[in-house]
Amino acid sequence: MRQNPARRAALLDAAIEVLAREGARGLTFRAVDVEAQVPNGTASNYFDNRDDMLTQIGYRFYERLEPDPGMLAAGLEGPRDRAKVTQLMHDLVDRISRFRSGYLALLELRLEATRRPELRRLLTERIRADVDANIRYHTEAGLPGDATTVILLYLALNWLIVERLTLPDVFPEDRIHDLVTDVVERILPGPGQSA
Amino acid sequence: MRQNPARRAALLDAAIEVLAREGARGLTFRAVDVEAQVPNGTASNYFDNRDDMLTQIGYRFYERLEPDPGMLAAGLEGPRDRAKVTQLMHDLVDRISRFRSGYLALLELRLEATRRPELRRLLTERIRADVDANIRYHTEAGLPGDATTVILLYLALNWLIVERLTLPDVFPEDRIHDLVTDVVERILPGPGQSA
DNA sequence: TTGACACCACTCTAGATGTAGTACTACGTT
DNA sequence: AACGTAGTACTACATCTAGAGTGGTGTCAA
Repeated sequence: MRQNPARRAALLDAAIEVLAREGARGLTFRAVDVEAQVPNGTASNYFDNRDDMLTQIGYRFYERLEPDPGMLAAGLEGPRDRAKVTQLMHDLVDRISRFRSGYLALLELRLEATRRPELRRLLTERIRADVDANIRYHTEAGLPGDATTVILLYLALNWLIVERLTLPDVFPEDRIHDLVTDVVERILPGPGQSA
Repeated sequence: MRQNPARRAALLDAAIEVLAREGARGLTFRAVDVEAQVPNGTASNYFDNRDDMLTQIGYRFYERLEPDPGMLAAGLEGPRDRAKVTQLMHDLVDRISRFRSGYLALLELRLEATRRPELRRLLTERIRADVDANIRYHTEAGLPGDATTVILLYLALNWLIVERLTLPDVFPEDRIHDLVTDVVERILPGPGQSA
């Protein structure tokens, strides 16, 4: 078990790419070595086994997902109405969709979590924290809607992203934008005044 | 390539179980043979290769998912109000959740579809048909809400099921029921009269 | 000089694939 | 009733692949 944290991070990022591109089946130490352009055996030196690697991928993913402070601040500017939420949700969907490999890797991790208790614990904790943070942010910013609103947005947008990333022709790309708008308009109460 | 359709179906059902339980990595001809309790080499005789098998699993899944005629009829009884939709959605979520292995296998297939054009085509077609059928059923039954409503229900409930099946502790089991209710109440317009 | 790491090479192992060969069953033919 | 044929089931095998893990050597920095 090597210590070099930069190298470990590089390996994990490579692992995320492999996981997204080749699937759980293609995720091997070797493949990670190749993707990270390091000599064979390196990944093997950094991770005890596949289990260990998968868990560390989970950590790494959330490390990379730390929300952009600039973005958070942007959410606090201007009026707190429904249009604002719509814009925030568009930004959110775009940001996640742009990290395609990360999101696909996370889906793979979810499925793996089905069989790996430690991974399951990790993901459960992170996602709960994520949902809670969204709720807190939303309500503290005085945006319209309550905790349930935020959860519903979370549910609908997540699947919308799944659909977009895995079967892009079910909802054609040019309808995605409208769908995000629809989601917000239908889920948020009232015609746009704050709370 | 053998013809016996009963045996082929049994193999595919076994494959669904393996896919859900062991993941894409564990899905091998051998594993399917074992699961189906047939001699080694049988799956190899029935499928050209893994690709072929995965595609056939996709077909088989939708074969098994044919909606229950009794259930469809039940949706047409009684008043067409919001309570009715809530009940239908509860039934839907329960029905899918009960076929846990099938749904998990389908998620695996979605991820595989990322790399397999034929599988992607198949799933796209089936899911589109499924969504369209839901919309048609919903509107023709005179249930409250329009096409967008149905799509939003589809989005939110799908992710709710993902959450339930992969990370059951994010939303504890006893809150799922309330969440389904919330989803319907927030997404459906008005206080419950028909359309 | 020591320790941590990068790099390289090698072996071991496991597991999967696909096929060749045999046996069985059912059906049709004469 | 005997025979032949086709389609399967079953078994065993030969092959192949690739990945895991480790030991050894070189390198750099404290």
